[in-house]
Amino acid sequence: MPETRTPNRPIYRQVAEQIAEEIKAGILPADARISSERELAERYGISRMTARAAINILAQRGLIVRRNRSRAYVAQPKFRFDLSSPGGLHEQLRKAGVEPGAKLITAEMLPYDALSPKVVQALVLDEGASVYHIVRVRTANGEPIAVEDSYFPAHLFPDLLDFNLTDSIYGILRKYFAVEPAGSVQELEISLLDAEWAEIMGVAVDLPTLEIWRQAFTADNIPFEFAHDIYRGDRILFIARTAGPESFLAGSGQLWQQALDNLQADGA
Amino acid sequence: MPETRTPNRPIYRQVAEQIAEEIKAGILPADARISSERELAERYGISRMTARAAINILAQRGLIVRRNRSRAYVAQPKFRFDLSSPGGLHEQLRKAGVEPGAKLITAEMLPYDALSPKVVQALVLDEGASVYHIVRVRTANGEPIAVEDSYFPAHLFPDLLDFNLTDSIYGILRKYFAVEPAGSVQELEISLLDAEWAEIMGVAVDLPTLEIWRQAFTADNIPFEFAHDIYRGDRILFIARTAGPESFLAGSGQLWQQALDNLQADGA
DNA sequence: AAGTGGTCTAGACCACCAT
DNA sequence: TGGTGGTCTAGACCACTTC
Repeated sequence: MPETRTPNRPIYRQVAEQIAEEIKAGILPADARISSERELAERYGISRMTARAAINILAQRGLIVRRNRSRAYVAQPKFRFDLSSPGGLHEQLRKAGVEPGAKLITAEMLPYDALSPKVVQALVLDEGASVYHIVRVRTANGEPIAVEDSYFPAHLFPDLLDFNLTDSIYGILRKYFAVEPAGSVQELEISLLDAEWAEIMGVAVDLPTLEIWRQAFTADNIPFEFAHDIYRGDRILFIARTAGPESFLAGSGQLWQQALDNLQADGA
Repeated sequence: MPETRTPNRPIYRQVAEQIAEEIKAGILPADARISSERELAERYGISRMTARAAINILAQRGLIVRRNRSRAYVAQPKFRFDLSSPGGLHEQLRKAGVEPGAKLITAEMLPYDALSPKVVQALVLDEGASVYHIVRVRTANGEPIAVEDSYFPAHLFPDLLDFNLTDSIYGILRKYFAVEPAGSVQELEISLLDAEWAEIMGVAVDLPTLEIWRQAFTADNIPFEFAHDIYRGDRILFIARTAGPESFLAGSGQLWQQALDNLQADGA
């Protein structure tokens, strides 16, 4: 019976904190394999269920990543995604030196009759108008980080499905349809990844996520996209800017970045 | 041994789904008390640990709320908060017919030497400048929904601490200091509520949250606030707008709202 | 005083994965 | 084939809430 670290705090939380400290201190570097639940149980003299509870906390907090039903590994730093940037996820990842990817799950044209009212309303569709429905799993350096469930008015983007839909869709819209995303209204919700999406993404169920419903507009205020995105909260850090001249914000961004780096260094 | 509902899906998840359906169907209305873990265990012929796992899922998903160490109750609908609106949380809640409140945790003046580099950088402080440090728990209809940990340059807001800091701080800045929030840069992170903040807020640990680091600017691009906010993800729905003329967005907002109501009705 | 949630144990079986 | 995570059990003790 090894003595427990601090009193009055549950054991599973103490164990989680200890592992978290080892990760922050670099003793367990990124991609290092975490001890198995049974090993942890023996090492700390606790039951496996208690060790498992500790691991669960770390996984939900994004400090470790479970791959399939296999062991857990120390997570790489989170990816950054600017919600208010006109550039899509694909372009932002590439600029950051990350290899973006997409796995096409669904690509279909839906006739007007098959559309739910929310799509019709969000895209302000005329009677009879059909839409393209595209579902993709987005990856960063091969790791699944999001799913996008998007709808585009077919009359705006003829033959959209013939393009390579694993590329940046916003890039396609720009290059071939001269559509420039100019604004959006988004609704954000913190949620847990449900079993169906978890399976599609190939990641663990119940991961905390940022769920976004987005209506995107052209400069002429034509809604050209309605999307339902789910981003892994354990793997992504989000940026958002409101108002303010872009030039200034670009400058302050660096300062901001510095400040946050210091935050990290403090070890919050 | 009562037969299990559907095959191949863990029991605790089936029980959670069943309770979730009862909530969505209105059989369990808002504020209704959920059966105790032992009652559920007996009713479904499962162990208490399994029943507890089901309850945990519902709590993290925001369908039920635990009060202290007491029983769980069906949650009220989530509050809405527009991240890109210049109006603060206080004003937005009031407009929505919700009673906003704040509990002052800390109100102090910090000398320059006591400041962390991140505060100095974010507020672009001159050597020797001091700041006001204010920590508040924000409530909606008496329910704790967020904590705000904010820093204001003292030279911009002399005697700020003498005001009633349970009112809207942005309101105070407007009325008495003629400072109009004009823009912000925010960094958002999905996280789980840690034990310290959970205790300060008086809610359960490990609730999914939206954590925000914010640098707010005046129309003259003077950073007047640096804040670290933590919002309960299980109780708040967030809105964000990027670009686009306000008039148009105001109009489309209603359409958007309708679309989301339909989404809810679909029972996602 | 009784009931409740929070924690913890020492087992168990299974499906899946790597070897 | 052996180890692993995922699930589940039938208990237990404690602190706290509720009555």
